[in-house]
Amino acid sequence: MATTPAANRIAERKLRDKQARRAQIISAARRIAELDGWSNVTVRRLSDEISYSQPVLYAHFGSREGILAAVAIQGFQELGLALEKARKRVKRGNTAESVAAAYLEFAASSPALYEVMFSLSLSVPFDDPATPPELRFAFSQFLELFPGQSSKAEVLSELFWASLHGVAELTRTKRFPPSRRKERVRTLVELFSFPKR
Amino acid sequence: MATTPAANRIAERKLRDKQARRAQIISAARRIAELDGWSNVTVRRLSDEISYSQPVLYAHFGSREGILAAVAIQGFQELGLALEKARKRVKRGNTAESVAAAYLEFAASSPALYEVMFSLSLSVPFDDPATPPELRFAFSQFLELFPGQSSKAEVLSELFWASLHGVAELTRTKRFPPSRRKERVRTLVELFSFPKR
DNA sequence: TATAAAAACTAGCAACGCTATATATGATGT
DNA sequence: ACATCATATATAGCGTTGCTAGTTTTTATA
Repeated sequence: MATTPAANRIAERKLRDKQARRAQIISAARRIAELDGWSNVTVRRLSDEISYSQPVLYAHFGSREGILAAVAIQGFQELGLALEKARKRVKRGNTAESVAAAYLEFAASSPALYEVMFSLSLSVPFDDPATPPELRFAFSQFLELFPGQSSKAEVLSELFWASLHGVAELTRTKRFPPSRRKERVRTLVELFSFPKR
Repeated sequence: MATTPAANRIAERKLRDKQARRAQIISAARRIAELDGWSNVTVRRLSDEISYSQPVLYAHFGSREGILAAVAIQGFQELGLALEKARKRVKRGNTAESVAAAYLEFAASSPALYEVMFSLSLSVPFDDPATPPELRFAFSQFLELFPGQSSKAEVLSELFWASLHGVAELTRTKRFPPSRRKERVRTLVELFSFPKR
């Protein structure tokens, strides 16, 4: 029995509904996390927010961690886009500085989002066949900063990322005073600009 | 009524017992965390391990988070000592390289300990009157690497710490392939050695 | 309109952090 | 040596969590 046109339209509508609800859940999780922290992102509270019962969430994501992983991947996508934008329309001549500023701005403006992106190593792997493309894309923005595909370039990309991640994380967890923020970024970029000269 | 000698000895013994149990709890928490992860460090399991009921743990630490904070502070103490040792007896001439290697070795050999040290920003503050001395001591080891008390030195210390933290964290969460480990450290140290020349 | 399938809900389990209350232990004064 | 009182420890239970088995409702199809 061939699928009728009507059946197709119905299936499409169901898919749309499903994706819309999925987006709703992710959005609610992000909102609650930024407002009250990830410990308050409970399955019950999410099911309240979207006005569905708990099992619906499990049908979508399998587990609470699955929801966090989806948020994390969305975060990597947005980070990648922000970095690409910063790299392409460069202000003040220095590409690395523009990217660095964009990275730290992203981490500072969505601390809970940034937090979850780096606290789920198991369900969001890297350097692995199962690495989501969003993560590859984000990291590729760092690779673009260091021309040439030598292993030196890869190492520099990794170190630049690591430095920014360290600054972001130590700032988020209140280990760094906000006062020296600008000088920190400037000095960091200087350090990494040296080998290119 | 003056405290008798006997009463003193008794009080001392009680204090010793209390501290011993405190150490037992911390030790058990570390062991379970490294073995099965922090989510398996439950108050019930800890109370089983030390053969006391749950309320005893609350008498010591107030909350589960209090236990984690105690472990974190112990971790900072050990990290500080390891860095000091690496700085004082320098191998192969480069102090920064020795300290960097020691830092990453610490993070790699006790991943759960390292994890908890940086996941409790609220209960273990920094840059604050209530900052535990263990944290100040650990960070002071980085300050020693960059002579002079200019703000430039402070910024370089912060950045060196941040870079190492980033590398440690991205390695721990499987974001960096272990293959380029040595080259990563060497390049990082080179970057930070430049301004001193 | 009857039937099958898909979707959603109700209700409950085990485990968690934490605490009010009760019991046992041990030091003190006569 | 014994009664007293404080301290230390245990029992039992509350509210909440992630998750799921079983049931009911809704929706599409014949």
